[in-house]
Amino acid sequence: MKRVVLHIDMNAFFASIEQRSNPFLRGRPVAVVGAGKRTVVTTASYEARSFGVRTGMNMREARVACPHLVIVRGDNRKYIDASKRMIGILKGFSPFVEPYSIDEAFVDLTGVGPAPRETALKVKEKIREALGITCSIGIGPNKLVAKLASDMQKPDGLVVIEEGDVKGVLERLPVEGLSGIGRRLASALDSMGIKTCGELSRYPASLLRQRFGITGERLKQMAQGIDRSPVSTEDAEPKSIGHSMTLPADVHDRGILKVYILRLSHMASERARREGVSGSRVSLTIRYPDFHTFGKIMALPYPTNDTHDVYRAACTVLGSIRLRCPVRLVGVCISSLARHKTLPLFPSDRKKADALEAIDGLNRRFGEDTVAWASLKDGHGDAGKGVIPPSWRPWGARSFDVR
DNA sequence: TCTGGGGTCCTAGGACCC
DNA sequence: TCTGGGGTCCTAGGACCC
Repeated sequence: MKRVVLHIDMNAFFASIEQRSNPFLRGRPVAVVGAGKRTVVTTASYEARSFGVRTGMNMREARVACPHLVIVRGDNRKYIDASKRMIGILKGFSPFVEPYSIDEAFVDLTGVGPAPRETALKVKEKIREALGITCSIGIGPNKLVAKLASDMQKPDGLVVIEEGDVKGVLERLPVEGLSGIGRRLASALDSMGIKTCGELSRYPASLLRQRFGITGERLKQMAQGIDRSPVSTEDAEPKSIGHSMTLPADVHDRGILKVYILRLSHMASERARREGVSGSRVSLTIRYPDFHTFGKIMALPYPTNDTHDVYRAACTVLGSIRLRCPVRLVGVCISSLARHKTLPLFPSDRKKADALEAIDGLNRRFGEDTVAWASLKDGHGDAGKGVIPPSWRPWGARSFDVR
């Protein structure tokens, strides 16, 4: 049967949501930015884009491009909520929905209902009604082509690429127009005299294979518009869970670094516990002011999702690194995850696990950080002690916004 | 007031085992 | 004296995506 795949891409998602929920922002150039001091533009509204504001710009660049830019600090919960509603709407059209990112999804319409274009129009209408924002939809014989199609008309687009038109569309498309070919691959291909997908599709497979290995074969297929990957409805098991943060200022002091590492360990392991997974590797990422970034991994003797275990491992890794200068960013990641839920061997461990579960429960109910490790609150002073027993604070704590 | 944060996948060398 | 080869795990790093 002829495959029909939709790709839905929300337009300027975060910025649109903000404009939707705050009338003042409508029609104005808006940039949604991250929380930290040293942040960048996460999403620019179309008004802002017309001034040249782009994702990834720092605040200075963005303001130079557009002096009357309205800057909004992002609120992830709002976006996650909207994303869930979007997925819910899509599931009303087909059981085969694959969330691809917070603002994108694939829908397999093969054998489902009538003309795909009409279905797509209905999807757009429903999303506009429910969320008050627009999206671009691409339709193609597979995910690769559908994604390409959704990219061709923004905002509020609808592009159908029929099987028979795929070759024609790809012939002149620059290779980097395909999802999966980034800057590096594009420039490597360019150095081989390949600029368009048409050229890539005719290039000898053996030479591509020689140059790029397994990726080379995939490249040729992509350039021909071939993609057999299924629209996957299964929630993929996470492979890693981690957090990183650019520090407000560069830090050389290991004690201060450890306070951040504790916070990041807590965030990552809390999520792992919520997911019901444990990891047997912990990695630490360091970025220097010159942006040189590297990581070090440590294998653990057993899988864990215990904050203290993760923190200790991350500190051990830190101990093995000779810092050549202050640190700009630090990250903690738990990987080699398994659902495998082992019962703690010793009663004392069981108590600790129970306590962690109770803390997580309270935090979920009353807001993040209702109960947290004391040294997270102490500013930078007392990091050396490691984890201090959880300290109670009334659930109203969040409204003080201690952070 | 220079450059965020969350991921996945692939490669490649060395250790280690049989 | 000669000097093999397959397989897996571990770690580091980079490309790419949103």
